[in-house]
Amino acid sequence: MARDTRAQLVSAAARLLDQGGPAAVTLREVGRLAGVSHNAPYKHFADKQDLLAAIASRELTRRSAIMADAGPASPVERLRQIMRGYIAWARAKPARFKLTFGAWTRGNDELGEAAHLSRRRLIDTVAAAQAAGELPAGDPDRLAALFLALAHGAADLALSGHLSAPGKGSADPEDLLDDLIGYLRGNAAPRSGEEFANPMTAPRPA
Amino acid sequence: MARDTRAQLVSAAARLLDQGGPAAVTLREVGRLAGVSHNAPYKHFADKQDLLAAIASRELTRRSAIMADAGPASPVERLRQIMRGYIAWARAKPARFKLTFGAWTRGNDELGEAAHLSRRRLIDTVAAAQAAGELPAGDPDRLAALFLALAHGAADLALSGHLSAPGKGSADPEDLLDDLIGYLRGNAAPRSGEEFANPMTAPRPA
DNA sequence: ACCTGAACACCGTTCAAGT
DNA sequence: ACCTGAACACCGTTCAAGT
Repeated sequence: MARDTRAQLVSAAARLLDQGGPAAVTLREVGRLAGVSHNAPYKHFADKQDLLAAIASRELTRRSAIMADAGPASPVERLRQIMRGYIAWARAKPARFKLTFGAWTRGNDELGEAAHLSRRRLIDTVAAAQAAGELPAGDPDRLAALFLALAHGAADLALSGHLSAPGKGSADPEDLLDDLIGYLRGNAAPRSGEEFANPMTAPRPA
Repeated sequence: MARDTRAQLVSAAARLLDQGGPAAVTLREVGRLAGVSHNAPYKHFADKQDLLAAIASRELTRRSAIMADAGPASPVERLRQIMRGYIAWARAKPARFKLTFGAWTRGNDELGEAAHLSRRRLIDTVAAAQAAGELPAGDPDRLAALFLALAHGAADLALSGHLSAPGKGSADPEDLLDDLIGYLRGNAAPRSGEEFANPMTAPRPA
């Protein structure tokens, strides 16, 4: 019962967040949607910040689960897929995206755990691509951070309309991701027999 | 007198923003700091959103002015300098940085103008680096967007603590910027006599 | 043209009770 | 252990006046 109320509160808050941003997440409306009084949330969360943090935590947990669903493609294509998913998420749920990467004054262990799991998945995929000779060698943490920073920045700038000039619509986040992968492939030491032509038709390890 | 009041209101609002984020920018406190009543701002701005937009606009205008001060370094080093300045700005004034790239429902021509000028400066520098053979050829708008997205994403993730794992502090935004430039240099078609060794000692066009 | 003071509706948070 | 209703302080915004 209690756990159910808590989950319903988070769900209601996320819905309000999607509709009108953090300002639309009023504890009164959250309570109403969840069928409780306007200050019942205080029995489950310290304050409004804590409720918002719970949304971010749930979001990160869900995303790390989605990242596990990468298909049987080559490592670098799995990486492209993960990053495209990240960008698509930002476009579909901009308010959740912004919230998740807002500054968290409070520590919130749950949120830190979820973030760590997501990062781990990403780094592993990058390392696999390096091992396959699809990406240049080097610290996989560092290269993963490069990918994440590019995808995050492209998505965030696209949301605020600052990525490309109003007239030209040529620079989509996905395009920039493809560009980066292309440049990095040019720097990778190809393993014997690999050509790096079209990424979609490139040979893949079994 | 009127223009002076307006400027003072923006200045006071920016100060409050730095101290405690958008929530700390209350019209009552803004008025108090500017020496006017708590609703005098409504004679200069349509509402609170409009006042915040004025801060963002002022910020973009200032930044495009700073970008003009690039020294006599080679194009690619000027580009590195511009991007480092961008990252340093985000770190020094995180609230202004976040606000400037928040979603602007209203059009706000002044803000669009300032953004366009900044982008123009960046694209020109990228094009110059391409012409000097320091960066790979291609649409300079697209390559400029790649740099901007990386710097923006790295800075934003660093602010929220999501760039690198809590333990390792090795992935600074500046490091990722240097990494990207390094990878791109590897793909540039060097002009005769240029070696691309240490960027700081690389030959520069007169 | 610019500013003030009072007023309204709304929100986060607290508190004393209730089961 | 979880929830409710009343209450408080605060904020954005509006309005009727003032110069």
